[in-house]
Amino acid sequence: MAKEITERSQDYAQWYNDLVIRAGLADYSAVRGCMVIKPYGFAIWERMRDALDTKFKATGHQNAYFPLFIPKSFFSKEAAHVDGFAKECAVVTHYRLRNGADGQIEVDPQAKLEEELIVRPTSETIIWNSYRDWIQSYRDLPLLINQWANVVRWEMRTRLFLRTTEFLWQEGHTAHATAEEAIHETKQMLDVYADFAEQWMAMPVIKGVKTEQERFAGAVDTYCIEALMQDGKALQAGTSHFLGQNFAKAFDVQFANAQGGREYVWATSWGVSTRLMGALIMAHSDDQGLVLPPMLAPVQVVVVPIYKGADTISVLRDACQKLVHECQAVGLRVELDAEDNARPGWKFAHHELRGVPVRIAVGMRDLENGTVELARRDLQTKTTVSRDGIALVCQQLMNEIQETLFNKALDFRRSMTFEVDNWEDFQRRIEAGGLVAAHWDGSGATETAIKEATKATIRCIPLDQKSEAGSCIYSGQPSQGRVLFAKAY
RNA sequence: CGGGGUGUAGCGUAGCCCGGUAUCGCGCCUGCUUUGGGAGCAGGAGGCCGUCAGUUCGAAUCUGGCCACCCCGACCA
Repeated sequence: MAKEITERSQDYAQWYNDLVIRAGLADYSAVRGCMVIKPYGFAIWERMRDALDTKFKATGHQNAYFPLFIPKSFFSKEAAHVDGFAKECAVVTHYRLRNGADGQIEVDPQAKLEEELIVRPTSETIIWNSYRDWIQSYRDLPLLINQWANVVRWEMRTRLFLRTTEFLWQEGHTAHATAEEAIHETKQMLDVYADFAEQWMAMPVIKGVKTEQERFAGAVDTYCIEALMQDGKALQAGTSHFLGQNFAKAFDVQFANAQGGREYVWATSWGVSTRLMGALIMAHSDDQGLVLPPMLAPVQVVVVPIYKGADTISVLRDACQKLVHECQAVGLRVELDAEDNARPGWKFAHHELRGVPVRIAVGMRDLENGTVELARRDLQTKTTVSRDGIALVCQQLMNEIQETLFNKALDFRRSMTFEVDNWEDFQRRIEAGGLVAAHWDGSGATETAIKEATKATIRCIPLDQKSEAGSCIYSGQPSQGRVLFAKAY
């Protein structure tokens, strides 16, 4: 057992916290609800960011940057939007400090802002205020912008990566001439997220639409990708919104169409955040520590020499260094851990904790036999293999591990997804965890009643929902298809 | 914002009931021996015991206030 990490079976929440801290992903900070993302954690985030950014560019988007501060008056222009976010906004009211009478620094009451500034919880309003000036004609459309930024939502209760007061994310904001085109964009970006989650994070997701209650404040439709965590709770990993003309109308963004008429533009917004880090951690990791998919692992292969007496050190280091170069030559991210201040066993445990997918150990015995010891983090297996061609073997192994992780997560999700047709089974299943596919009558009142009774929410109406006549699990009213219920993060 | 915890060295802790400036382990530094699953020995450094006040000759310990963080819940991504 890994030292310092609570076992999942004992306390899942504590396991998660221990992992984040001990694997060096993040620290608690001096500010409540805010975290410090440490270099190793940030390296993973950077890889996510770069992969997503490439996908955004490939679908025609450009990056830009809008202000952190939003004038309070902007916020109130879209009624649903302000309702959704008002309760969790940080507000800047002053712009200067001064020395107080007791020698303490205090806010200078003279320096009160004429109009308070909201620290952005999301940027629709400040961005659409600019879009009004940017968009005149249908020739300016579509406008496809993304920004990488930090946002602040004053949450009551926070958890490292999963819900922090300040978090990093990207938010795409696009403007289109027609509703069809905007809807297409919304779905396209949902696909981008789903592909990223499955191909890069090795995390299977379900694409779906949110119910009215779960919808983004100000959206016409909210699409989402939902993932199932190891404890049986669902996690919303990304959202893509069709905003209709809500923000265009609120900010008076019109364009001249080809016929010379004036129309409001159609909008989308979409985002994923550092919450994905939490999803990644909970999707694959075990009681030994982090398990990272090779495509996102900052270090894919770690090489550990096994010294035997001082005279072997330089020989082994040279041999390992050569191995490292070979791995680098085929594009692997490889690290040599040749420090003499930790023994092999400690290093093994350490790199397992950090989730490095593959470990190569090389001792004198291997040098004599022309072999190395290869260990897989995901299966916790180790084998002695020929040293020749090891770089290509590792390269191939990366694909295998990536696939194994995805399949394992998919198998898990399948084993935790249940079709349920009566209320008693429903309650039992929800209590036990997992995704429950059940009929729902489509009413918000029923949704609320189910939530109050079981704490389960409708995660989404799956896009691939089968048309199937049934009756609502709760009310018995007719239903045309199953929706997914789960307790969620 | 309610309920429950916790605050003593970088980390984990003992001491607190029954006041006398602090225990042990890990880690760190030096040296030697080691190195195929979290090394051994020897020596060493590191603390305003969360904070403020009170009681006392004397407070980690007793009393009161405050603060911070974590967990569970309501709210949310």
